[in-house]
Amino acid sequence: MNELSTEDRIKQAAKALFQEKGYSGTRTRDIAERSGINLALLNYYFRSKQKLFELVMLETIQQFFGTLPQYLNNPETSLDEKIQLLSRRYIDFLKTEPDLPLFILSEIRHNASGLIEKMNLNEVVFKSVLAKQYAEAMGRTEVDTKEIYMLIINPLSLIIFPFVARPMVMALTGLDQNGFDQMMEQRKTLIPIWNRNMLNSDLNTTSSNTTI
Amino acid sequence: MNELSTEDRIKQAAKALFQEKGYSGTRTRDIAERSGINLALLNYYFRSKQKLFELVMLETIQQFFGTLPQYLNNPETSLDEKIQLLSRRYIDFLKTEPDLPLFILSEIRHNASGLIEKMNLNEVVFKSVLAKQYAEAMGRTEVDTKEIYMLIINPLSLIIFPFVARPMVMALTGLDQNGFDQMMEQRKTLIPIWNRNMLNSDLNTTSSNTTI
DNA sequence: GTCTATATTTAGATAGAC
DNA sequence: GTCTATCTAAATATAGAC
Repeated sequence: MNELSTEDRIKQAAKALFQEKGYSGTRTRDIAERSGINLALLNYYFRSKQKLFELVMLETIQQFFGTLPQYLNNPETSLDEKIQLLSRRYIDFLKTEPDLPLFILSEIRHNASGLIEKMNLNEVVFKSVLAKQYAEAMGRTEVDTKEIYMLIINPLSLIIFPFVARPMVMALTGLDQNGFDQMMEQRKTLIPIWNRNMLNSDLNTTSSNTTI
Repeated sequence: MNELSTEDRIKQAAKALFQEKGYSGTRTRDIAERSGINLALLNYYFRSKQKLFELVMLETIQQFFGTLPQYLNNPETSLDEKIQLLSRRYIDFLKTEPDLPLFILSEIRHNASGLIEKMNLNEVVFKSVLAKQYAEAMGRTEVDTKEIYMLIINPLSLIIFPFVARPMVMALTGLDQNGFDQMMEQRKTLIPIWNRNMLNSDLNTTSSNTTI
């Protein structure tokens, strides 16, 4: 069945524990125990806790951001379809890995600063097909960079934040794990709709009168 | 000038370091050093690192959530004004304490689970004036609880997430600290507008055709 | 490659003088 | 209340046998 090499078993156990307890909260002994191997082997393969962590972290970041460019750069899909796809795929993914965002965000701050810079997401976003399509939709060739931030930060906020704040959201709403998942399922279709409306409302700087 | 008692100096230093490095990443020696006192005194006043942490954490949670009820329950303000006020005040607050949300979210998960439950935010939200005003606006006496979640989770997502993901957002956008603050300043007025439109779009379940 | 045993370092907590 | 010195425990890392 699970014919993983020793090296991979250690990496897998490390990934789980680092995510659960963070870098400093994780003991190498626990990683060894969960891998079903001895502590000495961990150092044999990875030299140190720090090195092991960096490896795991790099893979995790790539797992998280690796798919982003392909969503943003598909010339076959419209601007709106891109947001739909982004919502669906990221929510599906995060339902299987709900602790990933909080892990990445807090460990980047504490133990892996610099990793994000190296990926230069900046270019990835601004040179994307998404950015071009936005400019076209607005009827301009050049678009204020600030508008592009919103275009990407707002959907990501609405997708990721509930996972980051899951314990808080569950306490706030009284939902159990199942109810939480259902809520996120609904958001797959709601977020793109909201996003369209947010973009439209930015067009009419006249902040518009509404029913509520 | 800064005539704090020794006890308060320790607490203040602890707060700063716990926020910066998390519970397990913080050494009591560092807290002592930053307080300008000796390690032994820390234990004299607070008995243990754990006890000191719990105290600091409790105060931090109250600082963060303590103001929420007064925003949600003011009978003088409309639904929309409540969201406006919430956005303005929380963004102002978070500009002075940008690391607070990530700290709370990650430490609650690791070292302070149960603290949130004790505050039963659930009741605070559902019995709020805000919830009543929402029901009225919808022309109903009873409203599906799911709608209330959205009413509160969405603005909070849009307000808090950029702070939680600040390193990522700054890398993504290329903004410096100053530019980031300006972006958040703009969001004070944008978020309430977006929120109005999100609520309206939920009314027409016909997901509506729009310009983009 | 894998283990047991051990060295080394680090960090929390306390004893006891002042 | 505050300090120096020290104890104790925990956790990382390595030596050396198999």
